[in-house]
Amino acid sequence: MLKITRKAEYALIALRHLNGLKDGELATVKDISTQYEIPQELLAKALQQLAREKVIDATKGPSGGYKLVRDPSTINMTKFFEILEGPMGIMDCYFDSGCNQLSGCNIRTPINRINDSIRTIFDKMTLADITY
Amino acid sequence: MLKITRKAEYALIALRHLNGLKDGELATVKDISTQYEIPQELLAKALQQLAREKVIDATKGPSGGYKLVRDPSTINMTKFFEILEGPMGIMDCYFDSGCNQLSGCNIRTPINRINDSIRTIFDKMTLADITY
DNA sequence: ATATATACGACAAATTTAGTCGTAAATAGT
DNA sequence: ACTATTTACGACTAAATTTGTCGTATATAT
Repeated sequence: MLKITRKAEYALIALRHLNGLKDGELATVKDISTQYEIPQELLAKALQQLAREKVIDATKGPSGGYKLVRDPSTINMTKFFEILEGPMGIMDCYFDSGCNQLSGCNIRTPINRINDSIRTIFDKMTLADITY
Repeated sequence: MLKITRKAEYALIALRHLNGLKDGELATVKDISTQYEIPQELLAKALQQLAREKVIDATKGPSGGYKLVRDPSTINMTKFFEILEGPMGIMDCYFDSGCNQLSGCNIRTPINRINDSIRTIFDKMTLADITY
């Protein structure tokens, strides 16, 4: 339970890799996917999502690739996971208020407390923490 | 992301319901599933799992049903979720050491730190906290 | 031009979760 | 003893999600 997706896992590996690059150096999807034995297309999608949200920077064409532009300590893990997996919450009712299903739901309040606790962990955690 | 299953959600609702019963009172699966509009068979399975692990107590036959036997503050949420959903960890490598996949995995250590943080939340939380 | 790289949507396969069904076993009430 | 009720449990199907692939477009360095 409480697992993250492989896409997020792959992205995390890639981010950490990008973080280790020398100044001005780029890494291509191919580089990363072969080095860590990750399916190339899936990783590509993850990095595209991160690039769209300006978490990383993409350069097209030969000698192109990805690099980090922001300070790792400003890359928040809640944001990171939400870019790749959507809203973070152990139950949908945390963000989706619809929930017709359980008319007399008796656990919404405690569930929200749990959610807040988990969010807090990821809020306080940045890529810098993932890098050691 | 980080969602719990519906089975666990249903079980949590049921536990909280059982916790609200008067002394000596029992609740049947049918009671609970109709009151909260939960699929009966799925809830039944969840409660059977919890009964097997002595988290709740089952009585068969007419006028049978389930009740809590243990003090809610002794019913740990990590245990609860692991009974219903198996080992708790955001990545499999936390408990399954096999992981041939990522030979040069660069994120195992930070991932384990995240896992530990999440576990700590659930370790410290009991059914008593879910009940307010 | 060409080769390389990202961008991205559509699709297919695999896995997981959710929900159903049938049957057995225990037991209270008659 | 019979019946209705309730838990126990495995097998199965359906739905949803995740994982992975493919085709095509776009940018760009050489």
